[in-house]
Amino acid sequence: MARKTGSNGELTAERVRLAALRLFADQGYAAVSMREIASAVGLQAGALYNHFPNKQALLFDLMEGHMLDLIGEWERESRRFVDPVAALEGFVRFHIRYHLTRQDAVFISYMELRNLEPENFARIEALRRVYEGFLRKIMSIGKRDGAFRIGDTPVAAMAIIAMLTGIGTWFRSGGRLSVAEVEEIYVQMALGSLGCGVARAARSMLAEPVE
Amino acid sequence: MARKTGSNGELTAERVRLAALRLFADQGYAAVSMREIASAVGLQAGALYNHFPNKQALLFDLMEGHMLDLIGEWERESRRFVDPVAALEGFVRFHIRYHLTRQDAVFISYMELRNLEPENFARIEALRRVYEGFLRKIMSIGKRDGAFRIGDTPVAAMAIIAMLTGIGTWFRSGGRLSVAEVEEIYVQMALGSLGCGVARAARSMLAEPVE
Amino acid sequence: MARKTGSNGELTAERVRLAALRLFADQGYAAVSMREIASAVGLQAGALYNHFPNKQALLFDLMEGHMLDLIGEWERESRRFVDPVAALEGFVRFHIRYHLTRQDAVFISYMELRNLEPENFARIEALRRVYEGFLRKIMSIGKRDGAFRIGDTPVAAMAIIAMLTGIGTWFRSGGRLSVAEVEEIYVQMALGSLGCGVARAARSMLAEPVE
Amino acid sequence: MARKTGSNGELTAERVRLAALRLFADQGYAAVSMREIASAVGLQAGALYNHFPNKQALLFDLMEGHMLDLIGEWERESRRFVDPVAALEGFVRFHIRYHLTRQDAVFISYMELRNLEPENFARIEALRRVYEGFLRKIMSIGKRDGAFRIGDTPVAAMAIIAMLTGIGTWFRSGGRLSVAEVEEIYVQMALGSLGCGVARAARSMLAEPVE
DNA sequence: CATGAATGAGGCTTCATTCAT
DNA sequence: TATGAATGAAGCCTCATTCAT
Repeated sequence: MARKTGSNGELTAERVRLAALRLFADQGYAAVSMREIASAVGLQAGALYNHFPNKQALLFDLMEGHMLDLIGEWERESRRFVDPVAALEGFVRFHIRYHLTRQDAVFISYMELRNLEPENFARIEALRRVYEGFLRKIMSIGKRDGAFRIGDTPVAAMAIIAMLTGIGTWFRSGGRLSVAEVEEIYVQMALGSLGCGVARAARSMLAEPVE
Repeated sequence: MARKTGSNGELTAERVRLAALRLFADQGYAAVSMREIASAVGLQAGALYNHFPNKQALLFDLMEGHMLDLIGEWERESRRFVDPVAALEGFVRFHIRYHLTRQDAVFISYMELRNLEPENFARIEALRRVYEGFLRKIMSIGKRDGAFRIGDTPVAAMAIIAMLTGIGTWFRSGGRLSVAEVEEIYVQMALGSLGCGVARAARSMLAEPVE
Repeated sequence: MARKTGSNGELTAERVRLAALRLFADQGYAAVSMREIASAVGLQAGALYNHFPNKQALLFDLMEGHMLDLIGEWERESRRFVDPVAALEGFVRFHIRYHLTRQDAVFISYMELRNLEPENFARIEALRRVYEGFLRKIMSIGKRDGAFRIGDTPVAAMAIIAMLTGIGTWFRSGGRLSVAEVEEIYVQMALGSLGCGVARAARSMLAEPVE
Repeated sequence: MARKTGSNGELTAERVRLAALRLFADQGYAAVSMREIASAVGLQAGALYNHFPNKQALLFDLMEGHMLDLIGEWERESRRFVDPVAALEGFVRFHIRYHLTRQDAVFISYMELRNLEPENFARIEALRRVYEGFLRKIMSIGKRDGAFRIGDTPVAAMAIIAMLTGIGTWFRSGGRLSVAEVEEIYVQMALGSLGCGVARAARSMLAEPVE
């Protein structure tokens, strides 16, 4: 009983986050009303303001949470890789897996950027740059080592991320391809786009779980 | 002179389209009011309804116009290519050039899909599939001819289009890279992603105006 | 050719009247737009203003026209009657017949009174009082002659007119009863309500075409 | 005390009903704006939507409430009557009294029928038929008993109701006649219209709670 | 923490009317 | 006379947010 109130508070906040995530992803931030979010959680609109100061803060909370999770997860995952080719492959697989299991959050993070107020926008952009930096780092090391042939590293990094993130547009789990198959295809394409042909790619695939 | 009035009508409609395009791209369909659009053209909101039956129709008009133009342009452009490698390169260059000169329309066409009513959505989606079909066709011919190594043609086509379209996210004319430089980078990456290495790519570049 | 223009003018005005009559009766004055009226006649809204200075004037034109016709018709018809009982019967039959053949105009004349501007309202009310005066006159003569037993002549006149006019609420031509049958019923009721029983009524019916 | 809030809600709804009733009766449903209604209650327009989902629902609420009250009242009142002549007289008196004390609701119920959406219209019409059925029942019993001479019962019922309801058109309390006097006049006329002459009428008048 | 009622702003759309052509 | 474009006002409704309870 003692902790019930406080406990319920964060629990409710989390349910609000989930409902908002789904609704924003489905209809867009601007098209979703606080009433809709509240009713999806079984509340009246006013009650939302006990958990989030306003609608914008709710959006920012979702986007920031997503970026922080994403960065944190990759930081943990990335420790496994030493070789840049393996790391790039690992990044591709990670990005695909992570994004396909959080399509709503990903979608929002790309679509609703413009609905962020300037300061919030800057903070999310900074996080995004951090994440993209991971890929750039891998690529520039691989380029230095002669593993990749890259015209312009920042551009190529954007190209690969766009390519990967675009999967969310069409992928439906239970569809023609499994996540694993999609990973295979994109690993090959990403490496190929960096001039890292079959032979090397194949080798690295075998090598991957190394170390 | 006889058609002065009618002429003014279409002229105004066109100015409305331009203003709406810019505003929708900047702030999003949902965030732009008819009043804003009207005032950008120097009209009262009500006057817009002499040219478009409602806000949705205006959005659809923009998106359909864009897709039809895009398809029409590529149909004209594509006649120049016979070899699939050259055609793919041509497609990449065309897509980049076309999209970078119409960033607003492109942006809207990707971002505002969900604000289309179901029937309008279906029509735009059909047009999009037509356009993507052009790339798929090139790729499957190249694959058949042994020029490309492709895991899954539809997926790879989506991957390349996502990669290319993503350019709009970061490219700013007058920035560090020219359109031509961007084209070079992406041609290389796209071909690479299809297992079509430098050598072949280089050759095909030289060969291009052929046939 | 010479008279085409002028002639067309009044012809168009008449078509506008007809369309407006029908639309006002169906949907109510406030719910009908000038555009609707115009389009029912195959014109643009602006063109209506060549024929009527504004919407209110169009309504007034219809109502005044109806009242003037009604009064004029009864003035012609009433010349046939001398005996007040016969006259009352004649009035009942006339009112029913006239109102059932102009249901739209009648309906408007009762329903749209409140949409008249004060001055127009006063003019229509004056005409209405003229018409009701015809009935009151008949009734007071009949009362004086001992043919009718009437508590309060003005009130009884309103009662009978309300009773008769109410027919428009439910009568549909082609329905269970013919106009003639309805007339019979109401003649009997109206006379009855004035204490003028069957016997007398029957006699007067036979007598009617009498001068 | 616990329900203070809820209580305020229904209280406000009732004040809205009253204001709307008066405004609709005065100017017509189509001519009254939600803002006007709100301001008559000292609210902003938006607040009305906490109590009624839309303008149409407000109209329907008023009309349905009126019909249900009317039916309920007559059901209670009608228990007093056994004899059809007395019942008819009772109905006339009841209808007049009830309608003259709720002129606004009555007026709306007749004038705004056409502003009801089809489904709402059907429900009000059904209630109206129930009420008219009461009179038809009285009349057909009286006809069977030989107390009334009636050409066509449904038509005669409509005629009497139209006659009675028309009173609202001209009656103003404080005018030349009192409600009681009006009742007297219409009882006589209604009975007369059913061939139930003075003698009988007089008798029943005496019998009733007269004098 | 949650509710229900309210605010004030604003959104899309329609309308009667005007006027140059 | 008729059109097509425009105005300016207004209408219904929704919304984010606040606050007393």
